[in-house]
Amino acid sequence: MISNRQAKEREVRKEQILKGALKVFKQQGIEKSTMDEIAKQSDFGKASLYYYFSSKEEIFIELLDRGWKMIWESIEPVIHDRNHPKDTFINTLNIIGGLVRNDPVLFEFLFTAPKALPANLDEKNIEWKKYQTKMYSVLQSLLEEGIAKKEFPKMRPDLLMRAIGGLFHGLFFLGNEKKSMSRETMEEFITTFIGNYATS
Amino acid sequence: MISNRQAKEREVRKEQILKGALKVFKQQGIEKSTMDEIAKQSDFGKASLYYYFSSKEEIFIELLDRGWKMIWESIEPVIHDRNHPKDTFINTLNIIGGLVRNDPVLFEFLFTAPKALPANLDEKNIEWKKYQTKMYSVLQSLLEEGIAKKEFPKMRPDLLMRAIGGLFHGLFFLGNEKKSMSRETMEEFITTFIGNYATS
DNA sequence: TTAAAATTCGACCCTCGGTTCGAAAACTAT
DNA sequence: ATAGTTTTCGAACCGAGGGTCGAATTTTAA
Repeated sequence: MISNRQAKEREVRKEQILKGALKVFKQQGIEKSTMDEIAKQSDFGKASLYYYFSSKEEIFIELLDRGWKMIWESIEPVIHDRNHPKDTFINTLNIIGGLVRNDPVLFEFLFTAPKALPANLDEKNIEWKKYQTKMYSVLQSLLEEGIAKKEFPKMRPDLLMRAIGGLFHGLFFLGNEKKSMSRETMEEFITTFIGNYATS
Repeated sequence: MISNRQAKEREVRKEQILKGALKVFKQQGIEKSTMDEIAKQSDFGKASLYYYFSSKEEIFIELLDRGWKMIWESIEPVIHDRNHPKDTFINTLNIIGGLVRNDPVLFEFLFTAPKALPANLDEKNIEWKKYQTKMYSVLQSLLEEGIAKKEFPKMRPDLLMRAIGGLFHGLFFLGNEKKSMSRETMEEFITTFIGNYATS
């Protein structure tokens, strides 16, 4: 029998472990994230981790699940305005940018881990991927519509997407400057780069 | 006493091993590239690998060294024309593109491995990094000059670099199409994306 | 032909890191 | 108090993979 409070405490401890895992990821990179280290960082014995998670992989998958779900739920409300693809596109990026600013390490992980993790397409490994896929399709279709309306340069959307991805990543993870990037600044960058095509 | 021909055969065998390592990298990714597997792919016993290389790391470092050196020597001749930054820039990218086309797996490795490898800043790990650094500085300074001459959009060069990096990567490693990308096509992409700013 | 040098590799060693075991401690409910 | 139930973790297990050893085989040079 598990009381309500018990369940809540249990959840808190899971979060403590996840936070520890992220701390290790930040310091050591994903490859050197060992269970020993995670245990140390989250103040548990190594064996205790297995009371909350069935494997090391599950820890990281759970991070991905929670993270991508959060992203999706944050952008979901704004993506339905299809009248102004470019605006919608920028709004979406802005929201994500806000999230990133809030917890850069988490997002570094969310954007990095998928490539680095063993490409298990297991049953479990699917949850977060669903959200990721949805997000990418939304962005890509916005690009397509934007291209059609000449708000973006005429170019294969997947490539444009790539480039913007590179730009976005640079914007948030490269700036040696820790000062949070304002909506205006970001909008200016994006617009400078991909905007102004309708008017040229 | 090592005869000339002997040295040459030795070199051939080293290349055989390096090729094997690359084959494994292609199939398994860098993480799962084990010595056993490399041995199998290059038709040697595992122990023999250590007759030619002192460690697993050295194998990959040697791949990086040779690769980046080749890149540098290929672009070195054209980078000195500073009168037309944009043209020089595109020429440079084109040369690299040609190399990539020739051996995509090698270049996937050259562009991927640095991030994935243990960040040993040992004495040895420096050789290839020198070339990589030189290349990036050249490209970046070309961007700076291009921005000054309004051949590129006004933007922080490091970010522009990032975006172009993303685009470039997409251009060569994402296209589901195996057909080699012609100079013209590539030039068109780049120009569409970052050009035409002087005239607008 | 033959001694030295170069090459090959099977078998072994050893560490690292994920995972499991089992027993103790802490907590809950009656 | 006491019998569960939940939580904790030290210690041990174990497989994977990098690296070593020494003896056998091949090649070279005189």
